[in-house]
Formats: sequence, structure tokens, C-alpha cells
Amino acid sequence: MNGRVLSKKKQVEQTATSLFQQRGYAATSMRDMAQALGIEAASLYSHIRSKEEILQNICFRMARLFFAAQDEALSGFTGTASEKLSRAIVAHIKAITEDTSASAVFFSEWRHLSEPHLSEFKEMQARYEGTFREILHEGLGSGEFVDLDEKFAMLTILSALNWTHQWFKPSGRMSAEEIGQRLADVILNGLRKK
Amino acid sequence: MNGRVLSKKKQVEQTATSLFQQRGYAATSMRDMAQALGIEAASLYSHIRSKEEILQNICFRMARLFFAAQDEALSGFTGTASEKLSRAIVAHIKAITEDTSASAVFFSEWRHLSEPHLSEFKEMQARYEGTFREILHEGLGSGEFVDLDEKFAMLTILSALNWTHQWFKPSGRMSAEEIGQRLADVILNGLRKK
DNA sequence: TGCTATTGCTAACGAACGTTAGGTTGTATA
DNA sequence: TATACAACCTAACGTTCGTTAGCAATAGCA
Repeated sequence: MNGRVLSKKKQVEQTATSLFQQRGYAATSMRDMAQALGIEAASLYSHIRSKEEILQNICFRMARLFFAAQDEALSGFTGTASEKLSRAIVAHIKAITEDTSASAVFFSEWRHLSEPHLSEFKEMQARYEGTFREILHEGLGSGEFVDLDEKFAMLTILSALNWTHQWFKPSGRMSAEEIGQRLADVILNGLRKK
Repeated sequence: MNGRVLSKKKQVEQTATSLFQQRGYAATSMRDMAQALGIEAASLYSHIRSKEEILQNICFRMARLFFAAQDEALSGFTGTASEKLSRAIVAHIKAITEDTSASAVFFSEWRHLSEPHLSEFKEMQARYEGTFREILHEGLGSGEFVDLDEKFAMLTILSALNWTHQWFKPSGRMSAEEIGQRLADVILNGLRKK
């Protein structure tokens, strides 16, 4: 077995991801998913343990993706805070564009995780955001960045980036890297022409 | 009657707003709301027609707030695209900070509206965003702004602004107007010191 | 051929859901 | 004092929810 394109479990997760994105986790029933797959609701339990397990897999898989991209972009890199921020932004966009549906679920459905997964998730989130804060902190200390609140700036930047999943199309004329670079440029230099 | 601080219907809506923000519309039950108010679920129907009516009221009230703020900021105003954008941003932040909980619901729970309200809502949203697009279009035509995609820039800007509801505290040291102004500054001039 | 997964089914469980019907109480006004 | 209404109750409705039990069909491998 396993000469298949996609294991059935992956298929279930992919369908669930799409439905969670469209309707939200709480508003998507097991029967909805089953119907989308052309099977009965009870049959889903041959592949998954519970509804929440699906959400956990989506959320934590995306989390790993974000960390991997961030690590790759920053580990061992030395440069100005601007350069670091730029690389972190490009990495972030790259992770989002690797799976926009899962990203959408990751960003807005994680609150439906139950303990202890919820706490673990929040911890990872804080750690990930912490890297951005450190970069901002560094840039503020070196006088590279304008005076601003570290935390609010970090949240605002991420919020701007996190909308990318809504409109990114892999078939579009810009690659993830190009989009990330443009966003980094605008964040660093602003809309206004100099 | 009506020497009261808040009509019971408003109390129900306020409680619902808070719960919708925390758990999401679909994951909040009538019994949850009732419990938060110290009454029985069935008693809620003395004050409201349905669960969805509450969501409708929250969403459309916030929509009116956004339009009112935008109109006040721009109607009759003539100036550069930068100035217009700045005013629109400040107005937007002002509307958000007038009710951060309702804003949170407005931004992420509107998809649970049923027709025809859903279509009406989307129409208003497009109209509101259209104003931002026009400003960007103007600034691009006049050479005031750097070259960028109108639609994506608009979505990115609004996405950055729309996170404000997450951290704004009326008791904080910055007013809504100050925050809006700072955000407009960063969007126009960027993070990097010149 | 026999064994073991994989994938699916029907039937049903108890719980929770939004909502309705019908009734009781208290208070403000005519 | 009579009337009206707001506010809340208990009881229950039909539906949907996530999930379990138990069983059948199929396919790959030994």
C-alpha cells in the first residue's frame, strides 16, 4: 500500500482545512466533512481520533512551518535590524503561502483548541512573536527605527502580513518571495515616495 | 420606566458581544449568554427575536459607525492623497476604539450572517474599502505613492489597522486619535529612520 | 490460501442546540 | 383599583451534534 497520491487521513485533513477556513471550526460538523468526502460521518473515525485532533494537526503543522522558515532565515545571519526584519518577513510570507488554507485556520481557529494544547500553542506563538520583538528592540536600540512601542509595532506588522493568505494565489504573477520583499520594503520605507 | 442605565435588550447585546468575541458566534450558545446574565435561555426571547438578530445588530451598528467616521473625516475635505489617507486611517481607528469588542465580532463573525444580510454586509464592506482604494488610486496617479497594487495595498493597510481592537485600552496613555496618527505616519513613512 | 490493514457501512447513544408555548410575578401608569 | 407590559420561569419541541459499537467488503502481502 501507499503508492497513492495522498493518504486518506491527509485527504480528510485537507477537506477539513478547507471547510474550517470557509465556515469556521465550530460551524463545521463531522457530517459536513463526511459529505464533502462522499462518505458517512462515522466513517471518518477510521482515520482520525476526534474532530479536535484534526484542528490540532493543522495548527501545529503550520506552527512548525513558521518556525522552520524563521530559523532558516535568521540562524547564523548577522546584519542590521532592517535586514533581519526583512528576512523574517519574507520567511513568514513564504510559510503562509505554502498552505494558505491551513494558514487561515491557524490564524483564526486556534482558540478552539482545548487544554493542554491551547497553552502549548500560545507559548509557541509568544516565542515566534518574540523573535520579531527582539529585532524591533535591536533596531530601536541602534537608532535604526523610529520611536515606537515594540509590542504594538510587532502586532501591527504581523497583522498586516497575516492577511496575505486571503488573496495569495500560487498562480499569480508574484512569487511568495517577491511579495514578502515588497511588504518588507513598504513596512521599512512607507507608502510615500521619497 | 427607562430611568435605567441600560435597557435589558442592550444588556443582552453587550453580553453577547463579549461572548462572541471570546468564543466566536457559533461556539456561543443561548444558554451561555443566559448564564452570563443570570437568567434562563428561554428568557432571552423576551428581548430578542433570534440568536442571529443579535449578530446582525452588532455587525450593522459597527458598519454604520465606520461609515459615519469616514464620512466625517473626508466629506468636503480637499488635500493630498497622503492627507486623505491619514484622515481615513484616524477615522477608522476612532471607530474601532469606540467599541473594541463589537469591532472584534464585526471583523471575524460576519460570515455567520445569513442571506440577505450577508450580501448586504459584503456590499457595505466593499463600498467602505472602495474609499480607501480611491485614495490609493489618487496617490498613485499623482506620483505621491510608490508603485503598488491598489487592492493588495488596501487590504494590507486595513489588516494592519484592524488588529488595534486586540490591544487598545481606553485607559491607556494614548488616545484613539494619537494611535491613528502614529499608524498613519508609519504607513506613509515606514519604520526606518530617515 | 490465510492474515491483516484499510476503508467503509448502519444503527444508535446521550448531550446540546435554538426555539416555542404557556404561565407567573412585579411594577408603573391610567 | 384595574390594566398593561416587561421580565422571567418551567417544560418541552424537534433537530443536530460528536462519537461509539459492531460488522462487511476489499486489497496487499506472507
